[in-house]
Amino acid sequence: MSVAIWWLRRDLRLDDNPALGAALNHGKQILPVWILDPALLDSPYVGEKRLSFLWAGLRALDHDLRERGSRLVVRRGDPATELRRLQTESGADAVFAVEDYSPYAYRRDQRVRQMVPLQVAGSTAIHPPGTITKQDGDPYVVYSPFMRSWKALRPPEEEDLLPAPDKIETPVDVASVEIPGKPARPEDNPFPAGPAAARARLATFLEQDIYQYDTGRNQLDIAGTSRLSPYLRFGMLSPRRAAAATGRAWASAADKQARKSAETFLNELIWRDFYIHILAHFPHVRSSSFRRKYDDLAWENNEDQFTAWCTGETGYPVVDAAMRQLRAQGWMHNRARMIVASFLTKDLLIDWRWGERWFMQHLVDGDPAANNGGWQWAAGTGTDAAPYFRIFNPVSQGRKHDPDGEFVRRWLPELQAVPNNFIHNPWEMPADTQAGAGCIIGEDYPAPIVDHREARERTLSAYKAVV
DNA sequence: TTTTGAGTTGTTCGA
DNA sequence: GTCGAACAACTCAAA
Repeated sequence: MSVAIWWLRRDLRLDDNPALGAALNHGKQILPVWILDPALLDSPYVGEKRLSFLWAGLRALDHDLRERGSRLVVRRGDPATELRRLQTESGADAVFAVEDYSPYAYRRDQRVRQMVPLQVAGSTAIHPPGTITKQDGDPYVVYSPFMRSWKALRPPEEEDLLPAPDKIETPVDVASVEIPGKPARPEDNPFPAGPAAARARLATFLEQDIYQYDTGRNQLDIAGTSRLSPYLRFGMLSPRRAAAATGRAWASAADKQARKSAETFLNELIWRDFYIHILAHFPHVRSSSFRRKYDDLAWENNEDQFTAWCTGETGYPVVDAAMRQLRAQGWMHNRARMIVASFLTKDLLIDWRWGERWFMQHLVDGDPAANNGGWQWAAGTGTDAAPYFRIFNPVSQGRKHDPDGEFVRRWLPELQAVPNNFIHNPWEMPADTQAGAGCIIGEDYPAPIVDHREARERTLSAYKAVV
């Protein structure tokens, strides 16, 4: 009787799982395995919120497996060594996994291949790296032509998706350790983990928000974004399912505006693929600027200002509200990510890598490819980056995307009674208005740590100096 | 090889 | 208040 190991990494689901599908085709029995890899768990790019989401996701998956007569085997140690042991213990003759492309994942899988017969099946991307290239075979480094090329391929449709198997037969006598962490109370977590929760979130998004996404996604004060990123991060949702569902929404959109919104959301999924491809083809972006000349940029890197940014005490309400939400919930609105990233790199002139690391430590959805791409875009150091003179003004961004200050007040209670016309620039309140609002600048809420106009000029010179 | 058109998300200034 | 231009040149992708 042949046994196949299904090694889970970023594909925590039973439906539309190409590695599970390949394992089922290969073997009569399947051994689903998660390996607690110390090299990842001890990384400075990992944070507690993402880990507890992962543990909850593993519990949910184990539950789904048990309903089908199987279970999740969890081991701790070096993946190559553990897989070799598991192979001996179970008599498996093949290991299947969904391909993953970060530089670490690539090196790890190379080592694993020397120990066990590892076969990759499917991808964390909708269209995997290598499938979308320029006519000369080189990878794209500009989004728009990449996107056009992506759309020229046949998109995944719901009929293409693999169904979850009804039964999975699993060898009984293989040792497992406990899934770490405690079962979280649902009210503690803004993102309930697991494939069922992921599918529910997708269904909710498809009911309405996707048809208003074009405008709704930019409003900080409403929940207009998909909030699917944590699920896509761990593969609790199949990215192909997300794309297929978006295609269906596009086809059934009621009007032009709704169709445009579905299209805009599809573009976000394509951005996700784009940055997966960039990291796979240009692994140096993990530690350097995509455009090397920006490694010479004269960052200020003031540690006190970095701390103020991290803790949400810069004196710019929209920045501080977003940073406090990040620490509290492990999530931030996409628009807010751009605002705080622009502020860190362009107003404080702090190295984008510091921000990238902080995001990875706190985001539930923290993903090496997307996070790196987003930071390099904001810093102007990346592929297809924002021009360096595009510097967000935190006051006008606040007014535009949080006009009534609802988002700001939710996270900065000290600004509760500040009138709307000062909610994004409270330091300009006259003394009696400050007293009336119970918000003395410099006491109840910090004065701005930099003057935006001066900071902007300083940054323009620093970027111009890079040749 | 050369040429051409284009390039996510913004801000500021002056008419 | 609104509008268009400037911001800066460079690189990419394809014809």
